[in-house]
Amino acid sequence: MQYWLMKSEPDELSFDALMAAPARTVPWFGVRNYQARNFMRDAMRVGDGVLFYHSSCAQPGVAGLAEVASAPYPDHSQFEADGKYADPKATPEQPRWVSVDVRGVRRTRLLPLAELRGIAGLEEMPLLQKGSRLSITPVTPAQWQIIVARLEAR
DNA sequence: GCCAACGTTGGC
DNA sequence: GCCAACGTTGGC
Repeated sequence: MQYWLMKSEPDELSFDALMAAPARTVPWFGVRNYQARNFMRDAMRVGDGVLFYHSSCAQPGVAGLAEVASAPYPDHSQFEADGKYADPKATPEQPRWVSVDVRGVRRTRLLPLAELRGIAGLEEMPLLQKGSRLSITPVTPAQWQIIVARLEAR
């Protein structure tokens, strides 16, 4: 069992929108960074815990808990020729990008980025490193426990 | 809107 | 293979 932090722009997909989706599950498409892709392709397992993070918005922070709900599969959006995620170099025979399904588990209070920065034990989180932009990053079990404990404390 | 940081592209 | 230019991310 591993843990992850996955960023979503709430204008695209908020945590509430995830919980409102059929089976509280959506395909995670549009990742166009190789490191993030490789995490999905090589390391994620069904049942892994996910911190659902709202980025590029007024209140960036962790908005809920989710889980990985499928094995990796080709990201359909890479083949949609007129879509914003189209990749002309990808073919169904040789896909470049993958998706996994993500299922919402439970909404939490919004745990703001500024608060995360102040919590002891989270200093090593990639999210908090200067210049870090990766949309999918691993979370250690210790970091996960600290964050979940903090969410339950108030 | 600004801008620092980063990843990708493409000429050489 | 180098590296400058460019585009994107994402907090503020």
